[in-house]
Amino acid sequence: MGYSQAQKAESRQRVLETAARQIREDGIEALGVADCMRRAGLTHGAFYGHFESRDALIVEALEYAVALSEKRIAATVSAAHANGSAKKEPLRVIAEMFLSEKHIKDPGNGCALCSLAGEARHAAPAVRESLTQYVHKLASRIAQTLASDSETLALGIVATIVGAVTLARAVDEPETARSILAGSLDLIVAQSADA
Amino acid sequence: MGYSQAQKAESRQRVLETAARQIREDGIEALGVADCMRRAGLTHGAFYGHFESRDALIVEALEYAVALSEKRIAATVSAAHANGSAKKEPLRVIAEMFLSEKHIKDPGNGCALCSLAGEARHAAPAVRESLTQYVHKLASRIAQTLASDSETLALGIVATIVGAVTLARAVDEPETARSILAGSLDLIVAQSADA
DNA sequence: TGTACATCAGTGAACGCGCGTTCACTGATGTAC
DNA sequence: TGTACATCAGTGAACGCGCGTTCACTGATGTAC
Repeated sequence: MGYSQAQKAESRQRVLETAARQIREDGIEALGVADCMRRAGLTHGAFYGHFESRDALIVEALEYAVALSEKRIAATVSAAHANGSAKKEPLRVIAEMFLSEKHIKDPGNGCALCSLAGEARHAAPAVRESLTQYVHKLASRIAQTLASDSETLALGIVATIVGAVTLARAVDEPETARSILAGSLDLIVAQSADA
Repeated sequence: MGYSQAQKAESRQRVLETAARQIREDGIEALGVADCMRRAGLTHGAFYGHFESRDALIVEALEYAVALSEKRIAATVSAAHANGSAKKEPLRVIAEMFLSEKHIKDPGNGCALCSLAGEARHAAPAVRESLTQYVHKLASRIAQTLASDSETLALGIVATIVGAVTLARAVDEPETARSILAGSLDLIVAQSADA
């Protein structure tokens, strides 16, 4: 075969992106080395040329997924700033981004925290740490949209978002999923006014 | 050895209770037949005398755990009715039951939905179905405490509860976990007043 | 410019372990006589 | 009441499969001359 150094870096990146998608789509435990490599267009034997172990891949893939999520929030918030629409209700802009049907249907391309919060309790310390830091960053962004600037209340809103996405994906009735999202959004935006 | 029929029924019940605790404590995927049987005081070979398969045990254990959760909510609500305290804020009584540190620290003895919501998406249809029905029952109880009697808003509150418990257990900072619970409780009880 | 060779990303077979499942066997229970 | 035997819950070894990991090998790349 034969590959250049640049190609190796590309392969590694491809494996990382594949894994970042897979853990959000199917969960951390479900990620298999052979399967992930196959999806990245390689055979499983090549894996250990790129990563020290499955656990190491998972930690790195999660950090990558978390970084993606942060970028997307930042992009959405600043796009909303550019438009006039969001100046009225920046909290609604953030909430609707998470509580959309598109986000519910495509976990592999969505928020890492929403996909993995339930599994975090059983995961490696590095996984919990990454997600905890992400919780703080998300809460901080949300707190900025609140009149009270309360981190505690912002954490409550993060909990509502994560719970709504998790539950909407968990139930086997699409109509119930929609109601969960709608009720959660109502509950969140009520905070813009009085808090 | 030699056992009577009554003893067999007791054994089966013991396995079921052990499994119901284990899936809430460590997750559905983590439940191993041999481990579960050992904890129930038996060897793994005896398992198939009681259950058809690991999957069958999991479905039955989940249903058992869900039934336990329902009983506990009913008991708490009616105990609160007996006291005068809860007549003022029945929603707070329910919310505090879920958002307590005791509940966070002992998932194996707690609400099945709060433990397994994140895993439900990847679980067998029967698991999702049980949890979906439980979501409706919980929402219905909560709706009764709201002035609006809105199922949609109640589902938002259920999402907040599930998200708060999941996140509080996920983060690796106890102080953050407490803030998540406090902020979520504030967000929920604000609904008693204005909704 | 052309040829020989070292490098190394990737291949695919194999290993070891854990786990769900099966099964021949054990021995106390409780019925039959 | 006492003895022989059928039943069957439970035991523990073994099987098969999947999966993480290892390793000898392949062959294109790119350097040395």
